[in-house]
Amino acid sequence: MSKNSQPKTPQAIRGTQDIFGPDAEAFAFVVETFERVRKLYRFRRIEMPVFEKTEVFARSLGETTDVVSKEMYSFDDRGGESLTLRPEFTAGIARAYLTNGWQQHAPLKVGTHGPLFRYERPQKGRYRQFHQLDAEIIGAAEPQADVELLAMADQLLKELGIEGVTLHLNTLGDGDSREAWRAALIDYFSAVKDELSEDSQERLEKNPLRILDSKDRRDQRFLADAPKIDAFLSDDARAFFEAVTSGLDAAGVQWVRAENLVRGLDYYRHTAFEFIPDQGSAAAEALGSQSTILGGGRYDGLMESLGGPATPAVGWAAGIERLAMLVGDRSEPRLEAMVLVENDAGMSAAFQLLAQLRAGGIVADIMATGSPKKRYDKAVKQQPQHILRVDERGYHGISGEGDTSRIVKAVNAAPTSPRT
RNA sequence: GCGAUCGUAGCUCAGUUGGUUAGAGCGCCGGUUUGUGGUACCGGAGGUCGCGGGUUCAAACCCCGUCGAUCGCCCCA
Repeated sequence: MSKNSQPKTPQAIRGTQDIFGPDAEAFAFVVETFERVRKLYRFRRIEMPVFEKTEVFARSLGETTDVVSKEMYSFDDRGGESLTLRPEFTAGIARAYLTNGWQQHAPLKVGTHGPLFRYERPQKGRYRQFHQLDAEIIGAAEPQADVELLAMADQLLKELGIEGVTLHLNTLGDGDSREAWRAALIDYFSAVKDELSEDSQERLEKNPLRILDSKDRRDQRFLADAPKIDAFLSDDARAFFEAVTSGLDAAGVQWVRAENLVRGLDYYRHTAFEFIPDQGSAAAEALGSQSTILGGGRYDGLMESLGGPATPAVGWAAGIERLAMLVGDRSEPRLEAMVLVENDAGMSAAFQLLAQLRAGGIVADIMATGSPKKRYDKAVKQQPQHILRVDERGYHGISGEGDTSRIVKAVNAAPTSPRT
């Protein structure tokens, strides 16, 4: 077949990743560490659908949020129903909690991880198919739940070896506190509307809280004097936040108050938090402008937006890609034994030897391609700890440095033991 | 959705004011040498210069479009 009659190779979808090698090892390390820590805190594993009815996200996240209004992968299925690839975990978990009657398990601690989808401009640490870890405590109104959830996040980051990252903590108050604060912010910023950035003039209509974390200098000079949530907190909301902070102190979780930290999605109440790299840290350098590696908060209003009973809950999500960028190089498992087949007549002996090694828990591979004279060089390039030579006479020797006892033990279990 | 930079071999990259048959290193395949923990040398395969159009006697190079990547804005984890 001539070359130009071959079909063109399709390209990968924009914003998707084919992860391989050290990057894939780092990704796996993040997930494995999360799974280990999850069990320490007795969060139960759940597996969730990758798609839901569109309304699950539209109703819970808020119709006007960017995620819903322009970032969702939505489509009609063959039955004409509008479905959406999940842009986040929380809404789907809330739906599952309601439709499966998981109230019987409340308070329910769950964790999961997997791919999410948002139609965004790809950038460092931001993809259209991305992956998150997720942890939620549903049906727990007490501030202890917030503390436990944050302690888990803090331990996770420590066990990943990530340093130079600090918990930024805020409260949005209860529903009434939040609304009063929001109204005060609108008043305050409306008075200087013409001096705000174009983006913030738009935020004033759609999401005034977001003006508080604007990076634009034109906005920032108004932030110091902007109304603070503390002035609008009810006594209960203030007591709740104090219980969270004192609990964190007792648990040894470092945190800083971030009065301007808000959440983008409508369903958040009370506790809001993000783990953010410290200014000038290696972590901040590695992440570029996508700086939040783990974020979340309390979402006491979410269940009602899905037609369920009022159900308090708190949760967080963390970007696996962003965490993987911070955990450093993760090498693939060390090759302990390379079986060098010196000529093709030794192939059967090689397979037998390999089977014995692997059954004995030895990381082993085979080198049997290319000219016999080059095989040794190619084997060496794989940097095995030991090279086991095989030819038509069978296994006949091992070379390499360090302890060979495990390998010898595995080999001696073979029907044909080495001559030496 | 907006802006900037960039697309040359499997990888990392050269390629002069536009000028013969587009190069190097690494990797891959083979040979010679070496002869058992990363030898040296020789040779080979591999590119419609992202894709499409335009300017020109002549385009990897200039212009337009498009797709993609990267980095910001926005959004968010």
